[in-house]
Amino acid sequence: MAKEKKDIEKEAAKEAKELRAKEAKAKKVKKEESDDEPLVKSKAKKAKKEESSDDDVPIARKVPAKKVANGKTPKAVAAAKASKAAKPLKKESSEDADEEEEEEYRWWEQQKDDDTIKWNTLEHNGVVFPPPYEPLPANVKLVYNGVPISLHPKAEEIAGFFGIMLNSTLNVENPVFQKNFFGDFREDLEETGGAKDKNGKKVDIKEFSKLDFTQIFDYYQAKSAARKARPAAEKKEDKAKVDTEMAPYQYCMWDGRKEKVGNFRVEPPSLFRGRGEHPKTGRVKKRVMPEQITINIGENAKVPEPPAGHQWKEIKHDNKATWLAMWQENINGNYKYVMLAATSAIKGQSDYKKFEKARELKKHIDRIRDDYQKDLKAELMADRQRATAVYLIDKFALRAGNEKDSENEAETVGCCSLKYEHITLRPPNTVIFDFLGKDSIRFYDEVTVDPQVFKNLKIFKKDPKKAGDDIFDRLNTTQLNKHLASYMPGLTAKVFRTYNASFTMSRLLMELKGSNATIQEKIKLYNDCNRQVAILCNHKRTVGAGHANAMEKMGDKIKGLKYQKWRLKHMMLQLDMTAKEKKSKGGDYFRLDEELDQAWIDKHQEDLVEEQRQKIVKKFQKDNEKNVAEGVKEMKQKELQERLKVADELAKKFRQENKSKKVEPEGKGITVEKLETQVEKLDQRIATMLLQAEDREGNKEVALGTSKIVSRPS
DNA sequence: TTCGGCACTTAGGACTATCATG
DNA sequence: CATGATAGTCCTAAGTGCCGAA
Repeated sequence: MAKEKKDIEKEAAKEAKELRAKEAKAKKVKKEESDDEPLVKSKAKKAKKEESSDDDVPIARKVPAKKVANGKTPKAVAAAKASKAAKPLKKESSEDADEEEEEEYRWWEQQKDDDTIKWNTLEHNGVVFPPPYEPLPANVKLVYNGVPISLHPKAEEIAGFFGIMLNSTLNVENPVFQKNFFGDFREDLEETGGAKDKNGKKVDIKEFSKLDFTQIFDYYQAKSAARKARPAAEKKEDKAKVDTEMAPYQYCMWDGRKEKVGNFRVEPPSLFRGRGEHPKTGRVKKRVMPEQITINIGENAKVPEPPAGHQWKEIKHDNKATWLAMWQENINGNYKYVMLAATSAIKGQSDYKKFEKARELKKHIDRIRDDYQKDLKAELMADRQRATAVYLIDKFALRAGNEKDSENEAETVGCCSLKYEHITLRPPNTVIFDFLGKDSIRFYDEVTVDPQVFKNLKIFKKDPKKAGDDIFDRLNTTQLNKHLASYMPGLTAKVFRTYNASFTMSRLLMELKGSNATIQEKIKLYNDCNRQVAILCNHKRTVGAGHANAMEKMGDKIKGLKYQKWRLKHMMLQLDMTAKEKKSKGGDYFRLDEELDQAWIDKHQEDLVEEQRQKIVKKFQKDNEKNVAEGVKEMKQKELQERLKVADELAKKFRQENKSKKVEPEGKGITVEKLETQVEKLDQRIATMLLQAEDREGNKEVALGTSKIVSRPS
């Protein structure tokens, strides 16, 4: 992995270099993007990107740029629609009626002269609260020091939060998470009368490590399994019911248009899953009451009813805001908003604006780059730091780096908040970044920089400075953005990320060839571009514990196929094969792959036998269930034993093979030719699996997910 | 100039539906 | 036809950046 990563980094660096060279004029933006907005957002976006590149070419023609953009965009949207339509043909007609009006609103063509007013009328039905807590059945208990205990439902609910996530080892095994959880749990225990054993005797819960949540975990697991196992018809029915119940909340009326609402559900109580070394991770996130929720709605609209016996905190009619409801969460005091979905006009417009801004940057980027190049030598330390920071943001797609409250948040940084220890200087001009960025994702990169930048960083790290000190001690994001805004209204640090990502995506797409590729291949190519941008933007995911496991499993599968291949070949030997034929295959043909040794084979054979056994048992149970359902008599255990003999046979066969080193041909009418075909098929499967394994390994730490918001409601 | 309040975007991971395939 | 892999959705944490008051 480390290696993998380096490769990625190298590639990114290389990419950057190429870019630089290519675009002499636009000097470089490079990286980033991906994240930002992601790639995702869609085809419309993609199209936009392409566009921007076209009109990039004639940078000069700025005057009509706006028009062009507006003219093109709808095209892009139409294209997106068309491509969508291509797949799910069926729906189209039925949906149309419904969608027509929405389609009619061409938000991308609406230029608002005053975009501080977000709406004139707004109607909606408020939020959906999570269901109340359902106490555990009497036989499911939290166990303390071996003793099953009873809790007040309130405390039990909290225990349940922990129990239900027992398989999330990342959290559950984190000592801070445990400590925070335990602290809150104990507090609640105290308030609710503590824990009692089955005789009603009080049990003092003193040590986290003595708590055993497995009963709770198993209970919830079983519950979810049962849910999953519902018959298809029932599932469908349940879904229809939920859909009907949710329907009123799904949409709102925004200036008289029907618009989709995003997160209309109030966040349920749970344990706070702060990322990285968040000091508060594991604390109890409390149930949100109506009394905490502010509703924002049109003055003349009907205010949604709060749940019986409750009140809203406040009703607002703020048409300068886009949110429909809002509350503050109890752990960090963060604001939570209910807003429209990404497919809504308001979000689309703002997205559009963002990309327009990035396109606008193109017109100024040369001047900005010239300036910071000069300012790298500025007399004034503040100016020099600022120029250096802009350089880093531009070249390496760093985020702005606002200040954080180190007491209450994970310690992560961006450009302006880089600390002494996050940068290592290696003469003559290599800089090694190593820090945790947003979401505590590690940013590691070794890059070569402009000699003056190297010099500057050295100065910024000079003497009295030590680990823990800011590199840019004369700079913060506000100053930086103020400076950037002097080039172009609205220009801020984050625009560079959008710009670089879009620029890169656009270039990669233009470089694609393969007009004769199949749709699938095209998708793959598109995804490849997407991935490159993600890499550039340091869009990573943490390699899950499951990964190594999955890889091993794949490896095992491949070995299994190889073993089967070997068996097939040896079956040939048992058939009539002329000496000549044998010889023409060569001795190697029949040799066992060196990855397979006897120990592995023994184990593998055992696994195969066991697998078969399981299958038989399962089938037996299923058949019996069916019998019961149909009122037929159940089969006896004896029948099962009978059926299991097949597995015993297999084991026996393997034993014999091991001893005699010969493999009896399987299947009637088997011939050498048929075996050869089978071998070929296996070879193919092995090849695809190897490819898949490679792909998986290569992708393990690249996050592509952010990318696909589809551009249309359904 | 700093600080907290606020609104909005960006992002990874859990969860679910769908697809491939053996 | 089940089963596991993959794609897509949901959820919500963690950023950015603006504003006004102290």
